[in-house]
Amino acid sequence: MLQQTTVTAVIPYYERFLSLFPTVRTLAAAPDDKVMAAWAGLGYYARARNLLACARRVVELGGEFPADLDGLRALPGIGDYTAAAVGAIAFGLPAVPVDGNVDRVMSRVWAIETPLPQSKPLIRERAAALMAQTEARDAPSDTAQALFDLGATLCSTTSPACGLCPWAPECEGHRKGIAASLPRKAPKAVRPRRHGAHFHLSDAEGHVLLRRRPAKGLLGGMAEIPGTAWRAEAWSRQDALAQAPVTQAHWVKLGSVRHVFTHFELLLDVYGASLVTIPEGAIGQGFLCPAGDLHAQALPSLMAKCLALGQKTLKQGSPAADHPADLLV
DNA sequence: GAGCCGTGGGC
DNA sequence: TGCCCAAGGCT
Repeated sequence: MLQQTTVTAVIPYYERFLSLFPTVRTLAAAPDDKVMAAWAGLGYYARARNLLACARRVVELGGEFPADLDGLRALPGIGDYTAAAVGAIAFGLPAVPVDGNVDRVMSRVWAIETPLPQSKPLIRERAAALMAQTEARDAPSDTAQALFDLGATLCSTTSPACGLCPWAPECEGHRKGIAASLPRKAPKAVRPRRHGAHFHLSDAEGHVLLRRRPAKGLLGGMAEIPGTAWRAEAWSRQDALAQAPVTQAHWVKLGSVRHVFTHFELLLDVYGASLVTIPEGAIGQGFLCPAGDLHAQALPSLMAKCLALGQKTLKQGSPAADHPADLLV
């Protein structure tokens, strides 16, 4: 969960996840849908698929995790970083998990001016040399944790507190007065914009038409309301409605949703319609979800925003909520 | 190596 | 508002 995600965002998911799946065996036995629903809103959904696959692999291996780096590294979703973190923290192996914190601390201590990710091999080398020192090697878990915490607090991204830092006397970045500007990073690519239209279709009993996205790729395995493709060109009302699940309905534009992914920005028009009964042909590969079950679906935040627009319209007169999740409870 | 893959918070 | 970033992995 902590891969590329902040501790504050993770904690409530972590606690709920462990209450649902307290052991590797209960997780391995859980249905995919339930696991994806428990992850919904946290992002990077391949992590959830990998974690589930990892749990099932561990159970196949007898229910015990490998206690060596190569064995850990071979599990789904576990790369160099996570293998080192589990190795050092769970098994006391002399490995350094090199994350963004360690990148920053090593770059500053050694005044590494080569931009990331070019500097990664040198950073790994410096971190390994640190762990090889006697006091570190005697306490790999504490060493890893100390590097995380130093990077997360004193050696922070924007304003390092060098005056409070125990390493300041030996820090080359501080001595040169360039600590705050490190690590340097290669420039980022521009973020393109895409457009789409999605359709909130409900019946007299409040069911909402949903469908499941393909298992892999963007938002893989998550639920959504039906919609058009996401393309560079905006969708006219006419072109969008031609792709609605039912064309013979009174579609009303409910609003727009803006969502920023890592590599593109998405602008969605959301249309709503309600029929007494939804014809079988409109359901297609999708399914009807009772309004009360929406919160149990694997809905990414983007779709929670779209659903909120439709649910708000259905509940005219009820007080408006100021957060999408409030409307889904 | 570089692109793909979410989301929310801080400044 | 817009950009940056966060205990990265997979293809």
